[in-house]
Amino acid sequence: MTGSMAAQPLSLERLRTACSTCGLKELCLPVGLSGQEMDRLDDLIHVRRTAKKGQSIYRAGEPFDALYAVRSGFFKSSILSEDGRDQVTGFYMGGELLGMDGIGTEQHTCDAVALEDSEVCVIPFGRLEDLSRQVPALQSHFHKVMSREIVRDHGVMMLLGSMRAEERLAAFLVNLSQRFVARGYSPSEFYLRMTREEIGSYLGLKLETVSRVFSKFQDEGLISVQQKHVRIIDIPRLKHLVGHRPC
Amino acid sequence: MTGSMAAQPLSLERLRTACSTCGLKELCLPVGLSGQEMDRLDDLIHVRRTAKKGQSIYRAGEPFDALYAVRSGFFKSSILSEDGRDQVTGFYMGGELLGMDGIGTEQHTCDAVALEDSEVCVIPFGRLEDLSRQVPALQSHFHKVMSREIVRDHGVMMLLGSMRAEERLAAFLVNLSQRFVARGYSPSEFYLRMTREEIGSYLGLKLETVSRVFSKFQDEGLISVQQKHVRIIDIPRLKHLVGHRPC
DNA sequence: GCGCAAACTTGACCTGGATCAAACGCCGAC
DNA sequence: GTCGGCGTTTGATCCAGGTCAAGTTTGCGC
Repeated sequence: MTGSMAAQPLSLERLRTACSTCGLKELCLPVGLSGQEMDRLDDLIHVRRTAKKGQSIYRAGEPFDALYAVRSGFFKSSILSEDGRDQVTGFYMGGELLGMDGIGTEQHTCDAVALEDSEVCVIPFGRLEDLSRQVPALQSHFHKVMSREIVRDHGVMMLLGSMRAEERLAAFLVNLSQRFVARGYSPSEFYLRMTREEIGSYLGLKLETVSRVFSKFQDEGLISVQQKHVRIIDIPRLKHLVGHRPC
Repeated sequence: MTGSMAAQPLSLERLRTACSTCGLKELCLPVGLSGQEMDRLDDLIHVRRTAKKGQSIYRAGEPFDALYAVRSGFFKSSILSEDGRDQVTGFYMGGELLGMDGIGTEQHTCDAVALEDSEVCVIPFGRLEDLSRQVPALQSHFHKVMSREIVRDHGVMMLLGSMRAEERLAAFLVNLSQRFVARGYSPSEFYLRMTREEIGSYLGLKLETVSRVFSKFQDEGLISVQQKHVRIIDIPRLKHLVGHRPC
């Protein structure tokens, strides 16, 4: 039992970080948990961290001890090769989990950088493993989240390995659109949080090519772009571009 | 207690599939388990399956209910896009785990095809989850294996996204070499189980390019290739090629 | 052991995207 | 408001790797 002096600030903090009151609980770790199980998950997620635009949550080489759920904002993860090239390996938005790359070696293997002012929930990994031994629904869901990360990466490999520039960008836009919808935003109108260079790095293209393809899509009436503001005009046609080489 | 009639064949089968007597236990799921814990893992791995060259262990779309540990042989995993292109997403050898892509959706998302006559241990996933709730060392190791699969995929993304053809093939050979060493084979001399086309698909290159780069490496005295037989002559120089653009 | 198909090598040519270069527009600092 | 710098767009040129085409080697089925 905590003393009365501690009780007040603690409960406020708890309410502020509680999964049970979080708008993203349908997308995040608590998926499929009962109210009581969610309370137990709340017990380990006390801490939130904020990162201003450009700051990182963790960097490659740092010891791993927690996963991070994006509460608000937008992140990229990237690896820096020894000769200075860096490769963006993913973009992360609300409800998505960062840091699973660090479990295997107990060291983070990439950087997680905020692309706008952001907030994450800190999930101590040892305690998550403890709890998931006691709560099968949590264990099962956590395994699914990891597995989906693998499948997502396979999708990127397919994109990088066998698609042309236009297909890559179309696939990227369709993917973003779907993730925005799942979060209650417009599927057809959004702001890109990343630069052309970051998109290019993720898609294996140079920034000039990204820019050119954006312009081409605009000329063809598929989308309208103005800097970071994108409106998708013809989603079906954009989807059709993915996985269909031009004849 | 099992009757005496059943005891004999059962124990033979058990011995045949037992993790505790498997030469790959240092590389596979049992890593870090005590003898007693390994026995419990043995309890769930009764079944082995064989696949002749060209046959698959599972295919995309099939329901997922088990992971497969490669006992002997060699596999590729690949996804087929709707327009018929297929992308090799990985190669798997002894002690490596196949099928983690299926956990997230409870359906396999790629094909696992044997590249030579092979044998796998079938690990029923539900029972693995049950046991890993009881055996923290198993839980922890399984999480690490999944995490490493993610890190491996990030490596491939880096390769596909920002390396030139020569770097890609060098990285591929170095990686194979390291995995062969870990299994007690020669680091410098091995048979490729996959075709030039499969290597190309994995590396985002056409088979002609793979062939040309092999020839170039040979001309430069880095390796000697004759069809599927590869001997690496200068590992340090090959390693140096990876992550260093030509000046 | 023969024949055939699949896998591989090599050459000639072509092209998508990279590279280099220049100008433009947006946004934050003062 | 305006100045400066970063991010972006657009054009001109180049080249790594793709494409197409032949020829060669290998290994498997009969």
